Amino acid sequence: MSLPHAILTALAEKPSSGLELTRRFDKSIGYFWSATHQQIYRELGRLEEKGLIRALPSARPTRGQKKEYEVLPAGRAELTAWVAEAEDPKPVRDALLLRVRAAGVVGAGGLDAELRRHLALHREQLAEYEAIGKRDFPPERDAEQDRLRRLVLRGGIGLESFWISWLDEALTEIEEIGGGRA
Amino acid sequence: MSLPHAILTALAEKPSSGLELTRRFDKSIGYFWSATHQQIYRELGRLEEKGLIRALPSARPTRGQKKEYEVLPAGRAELTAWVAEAEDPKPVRDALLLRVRAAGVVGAGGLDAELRRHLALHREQLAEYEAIGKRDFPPERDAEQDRLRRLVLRGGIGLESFWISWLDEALTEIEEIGGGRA
DNA sequence: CTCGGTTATGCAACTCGTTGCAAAAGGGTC
DNA sequence: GACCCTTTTGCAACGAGTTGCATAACCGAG
Repeated sequence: MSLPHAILTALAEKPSSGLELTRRFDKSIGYFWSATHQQIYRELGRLEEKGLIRALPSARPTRGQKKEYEVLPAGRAELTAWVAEAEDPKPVRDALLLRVRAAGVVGAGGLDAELRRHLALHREQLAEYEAIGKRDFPPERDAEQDRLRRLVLRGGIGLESFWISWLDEALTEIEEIGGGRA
Repeated sequence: MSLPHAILTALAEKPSSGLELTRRFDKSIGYFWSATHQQIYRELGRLEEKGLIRALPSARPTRGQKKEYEVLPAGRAELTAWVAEAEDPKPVRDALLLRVRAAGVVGAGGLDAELRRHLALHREQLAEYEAIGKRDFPPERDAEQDRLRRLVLRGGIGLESFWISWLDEALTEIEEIGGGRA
C-alpha cells in the first residue's frame, strides 16, 4: 500500500503529469519504489477521486492531453500520517540466493555466468548512485530535505556495495568448487 | 516465477508434505523466498499435474490426510535448467526508504520510533542467522552443498548487517535534525 | 494536407501473493 | 461416544503489479 504515498511524495516535491511522474520514477523515486506508467495513471485517478490531489485547472481533461496534478492539503495530511505508520520489513525474496541454494542440490552448472552478470549490473548501479551524489548533493546543500535524500542515497549505495562484495565472494567460492570437480 | 523452483529445491533436499514444507519455509528456505501455506498447496498441485513431482504412494489422497511429495527426474531436470537461467535483479521496493524520502517533504515526525523498531528487528534476525551458522554449519562440514548453503547464509548476514548500520546512521541523522528544530 | 513518429493517457486481462475461512481426519478427555 | 482441539489440506475472493494494446493530440517532413 505504498504506491499512493510514493506518488504523493513525488507530487509534493514537484507537481507533474502522469508521464513526467513515470520518468521521475525511472530515475529517482523509482530507485527504491519502482512503478510502471500503468500503475501511476491508475493511482492518480484514485488519488484524485479521494480528494488527495487535483488536476491543475489549466489542463483540459481530454485524452492525449497533458494533465498536471498537485497535492491538496488532505493529501499532505495523509502523507504526514503515513510517514509515522508502523510497517514490518517485507521478507526477502531473492531469486539469485535461491539459485545458489538450488545449486547445492543439482550442481552449479552455468550459475557463474549469471553471478558475473549481476556483479556487472550492481557495479553499474553503484556508479550511477555515486554520480547522482556528486551531481545533486554537493556538501554545501544542507537543508533537512537534502540531508534526508542523501541518507536515502547512502542506503542505495550501501545495498549495491553489499551485493558487489557478496557476489565477489560467491564467484570465488563457486570457482573453487567447480575447479575441484572439472 | 521462482516459487515452483523453491519448492522443487526444498523437496529435493528432503521429501515432505505440504505442512512440513510450510514449516521449512518459515525457518530456512523462506529466509530468502517466503511463501504462505496457500501458495505452497496450490503450487504442489500444479507441479504434480505437470509431472515434476509425485505424491508418495503410501499416502491416500483424502482431505486432512498427510500427503508426502518427492521430486521426479523431470523435476530435477527442470530445476537444473532453471539454475542457469538469466533473470535480472528485481528493482528495490522498500517502504522505509520511501518514508525517509517523504519525511524530507512533510517532516520526520514519529519516524524515529519506526527506525528503532526496524533496527531491533534486524538485530534479531542477524542473531538468528548467526545461531544457524553455528548450529548447522560447523567448519568441518565441507561438502559442496554445505559450502553453498553457508554462502547463502552469509548473504543473509550481510544484508542484515547492512540494514543495521544504515539504520544506526539514519537515527543519528534524524536526531540531529530534530534536535535543531525542537 | 496527410502521413508517420512522438507524446500522453488509458483499458483489459493476467499472474502472483495475501487473507479469511472451511472441511476432513485424528487424538485426547470427561 | 460426544465434544473439542490440533493437524492437514484446501477453496474463494481480493489486491498489487505486469504486459500488451488502444486511443487521442501534437508536430514535423514531404
